[in-house]
Amino acid sequence: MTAYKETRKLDDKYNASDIESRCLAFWEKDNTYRFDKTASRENTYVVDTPPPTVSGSLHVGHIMSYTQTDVKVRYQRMKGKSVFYPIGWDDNGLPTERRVQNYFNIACNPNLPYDPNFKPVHDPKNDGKRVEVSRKNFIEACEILTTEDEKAFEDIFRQIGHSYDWDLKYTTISPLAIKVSQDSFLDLVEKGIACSVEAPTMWDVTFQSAVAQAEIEDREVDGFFHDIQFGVEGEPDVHFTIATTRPEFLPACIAVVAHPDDERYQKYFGKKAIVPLFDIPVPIVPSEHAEMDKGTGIMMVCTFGDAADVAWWKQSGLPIKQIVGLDGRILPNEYGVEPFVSLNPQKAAAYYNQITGLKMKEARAQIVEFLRESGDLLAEPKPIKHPVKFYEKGTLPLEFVSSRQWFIKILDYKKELVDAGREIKWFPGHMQTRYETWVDGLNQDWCISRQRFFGVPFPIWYKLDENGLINYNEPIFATRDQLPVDPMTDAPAGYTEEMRGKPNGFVGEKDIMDTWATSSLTPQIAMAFAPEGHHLSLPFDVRPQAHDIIRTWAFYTIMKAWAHDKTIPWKEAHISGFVLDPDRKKMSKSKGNVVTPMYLLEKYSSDAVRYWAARAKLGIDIAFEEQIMEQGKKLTMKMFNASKFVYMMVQNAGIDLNADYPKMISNPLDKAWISKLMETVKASVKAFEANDYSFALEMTEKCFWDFCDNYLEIVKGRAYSDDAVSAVSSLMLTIDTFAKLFAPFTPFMAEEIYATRPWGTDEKSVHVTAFPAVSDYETIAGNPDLYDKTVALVEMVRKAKAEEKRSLRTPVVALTVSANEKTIALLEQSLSDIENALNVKDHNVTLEAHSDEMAVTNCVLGEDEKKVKA
RNA sequence: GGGCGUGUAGCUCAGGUGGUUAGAGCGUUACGUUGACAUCGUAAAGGUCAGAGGUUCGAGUCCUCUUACGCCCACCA
Repeated sequence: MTAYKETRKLDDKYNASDIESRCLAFWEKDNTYRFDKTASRENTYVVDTPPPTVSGSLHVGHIMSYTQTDVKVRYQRMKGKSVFYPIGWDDNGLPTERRVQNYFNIACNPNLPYDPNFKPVHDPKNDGKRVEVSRKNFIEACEILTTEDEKAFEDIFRQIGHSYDWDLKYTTISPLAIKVSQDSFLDLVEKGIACSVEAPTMWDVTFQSAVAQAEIEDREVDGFFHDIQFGVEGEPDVHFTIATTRPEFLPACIAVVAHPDDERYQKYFGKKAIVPLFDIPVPIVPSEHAEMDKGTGIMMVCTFGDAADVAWWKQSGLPIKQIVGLDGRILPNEYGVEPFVSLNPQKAAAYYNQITGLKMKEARAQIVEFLRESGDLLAEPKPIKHPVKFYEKGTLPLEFVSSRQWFIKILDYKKELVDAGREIKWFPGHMQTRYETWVDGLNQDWCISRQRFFGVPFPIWYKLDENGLINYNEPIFATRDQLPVDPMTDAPAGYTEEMRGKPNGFVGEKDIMDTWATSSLTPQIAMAFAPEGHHLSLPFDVRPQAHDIIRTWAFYTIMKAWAHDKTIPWKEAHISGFVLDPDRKKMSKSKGNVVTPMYLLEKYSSDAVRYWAARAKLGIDIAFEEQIMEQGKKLTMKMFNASKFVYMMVQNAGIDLNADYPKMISNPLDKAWISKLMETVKASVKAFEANDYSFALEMTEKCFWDFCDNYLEIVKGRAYSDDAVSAVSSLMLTIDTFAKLFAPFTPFMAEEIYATRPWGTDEKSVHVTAFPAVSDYETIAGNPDLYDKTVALVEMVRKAKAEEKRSLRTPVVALTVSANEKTIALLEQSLSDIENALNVKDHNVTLEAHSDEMAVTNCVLGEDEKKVKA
């Protein structure tokens, strides 16, 4: 007896929660989902599971997409594959930092010393007056909270029956993951793909960190066009009108450009324009960058108002005038703009000093005021709505700030990365287009350094010269055997900790890596966490993920696999859709329309929620609808009751429970039913092989309701008779089959049914049995037409009874059916079952071979038996 | 501006090699309680398959155009 059977009472009423705890205990004890490391790579199904970001609570969207993956994985397992199905938590990075700040009401100040006595406590008031703590204390707080959050995530994933091997659990901030990530970085440095550059970078002034192209988004914001008058050096009567949305950048203007073909400005090329207020002479340069028909056709280039300015500056060879600080405020002029190359330095400095220290928006208002006073503002600013780049998590527009950052050169390899994407099979196929669009549109290398705290550190130190100044040009890289390292606490080879920060000593790199620099290595990390002696290798079989992170997770993972090993990370990418709220709007915390999953699992059962998830097709956004879960609940309950009914009939029939029951199916109607079942097996296998799990579910469910409503109703009379063997054997095979067909979708109920069968000697979980194959049924299957015609006739008489508003048990005194000879011949084979199902008295059925179309030509209903008794 | 996707019953969605009368669940209505199942069953009503043209013996399905919505990318003086 299995552990499962010992704990079950056969006459139990359906109780989802009992079944779930029985199954979870059984699977755990049985090691049902353990990865078999001895299996060959060809015989292993390898999944690159998304490690969810641990920052708060799971979303129903997670439940949907992760369950869809679990369904496919369970099918592969039943096909006999060893399954490598790890789970990880993505716990490094900004989302975690933000949650920790709010939860404990603390902020990281890297200049503070470590306080070993500091214990973070949850502070719900979150008044914004945060306690400042050291970097190490902050990281400890992150670890405390992520551990708590990860527990909550694990509880939900276990409860919903995802078949991960929990022994393979990893976290992206763990030492082993850090090692993999640092190793990847060093490899890319060696290959010349990663390098550090002092360059203008997109900068979020709130988080005070560089960000990458993948993390930015455009937002439509209110702004103003300002028509500003520029002069021309040596030509006091000539003025240009330049329109700009960012007049605060006037002191950072480095040139004025017009299109080379623009006749209005051709004669001024080579001359200098005079920036108003600051009287800075800047070259007037021809450039394709300017469009003749846009505005006045002439524009100013500043360092840096936008990405176009950066691009233009790069090829211009002109020096930067940096006026924006890392905090998003105007720098004092000794930084970027001093000395003013002004025709009137005192006047320029006077204006500039009045905007120093202001936020960009304040500086803009101030400059507009000055322009208005000086008469250089030619018209009142015109309000416009225009798209502005923001960090996706930020609240203020991005600035372009020059700083030293580590980059991964992706622009050089766009073609290779598009080609790599083409080697991967995308489901649905159009998601590949989305990938290619993203790669084609890349215009910046991947900036991987972040000026944050909780993340993977760079394995780098810098030498200090005799004056204690940092030499960035010759970083000291960690050696591979040193990894993982934290350069802020570990010393490089050949140095001692005492030399940190001292002249001729060293300093550690303070920055950490972009969280995607690590997340893009989930296949490599998962392999690092796999038991020794495994036969795993790239490419994995599948990457399941949502479409919003094609530009990040999918792209970066493909990039890393290509850069490291010139391979693709996975053979297939399965892209799931989103769960939208019932009004088809995206769910988000700020809208308060997020549905939390635990409540649903309790209300509808894990199987029911899984049913809802599996109903949604890959890549299709669905509206959240609890009624589907209700439907799933009804389905599983029906499975429970139908199987219980069959078990009762099996026990009542008193047949040999160890017999080879499929061979005992001999009745033509039973064989006909098995052929219907076989059709469903065929459709289901075909659908699964095409990753179309939802179609497999649909076909299985349809067949199951047909079974309950028709076959079971029609044969139950015979199953209770002396002639029960064929019918009961057929019911046993049917229950076995449904348990397996439903197993990927409703694993709890499937296990319940399979484990508690009164027959069979299999003590294994249903989840490691073989998925039904057509060949299992071929020798048993009969003529499906017999089943279809029988059901059709039964339905006709049921309908006749319903139209008379009579009970379905109402006896039929006489029945005449007209059909063609072939149909008559079929119906004769199932006639006694039909009579039984319809409660026909005295075998009074006449089959007439008259018409081609089957029809009931006479149906005489008797008195309701109950009424007669009364 | 370029691209991708979607438009089928009141609602949420299937429709799988173009083939009888277009399906399911929910909702509505009527009836029934049948050897497991009231967290049930049987049935009815409800559709110019977004619109127009085309290919075909035959189109919800293939092609073209139009239209509405959603998303992605780009532009951003």
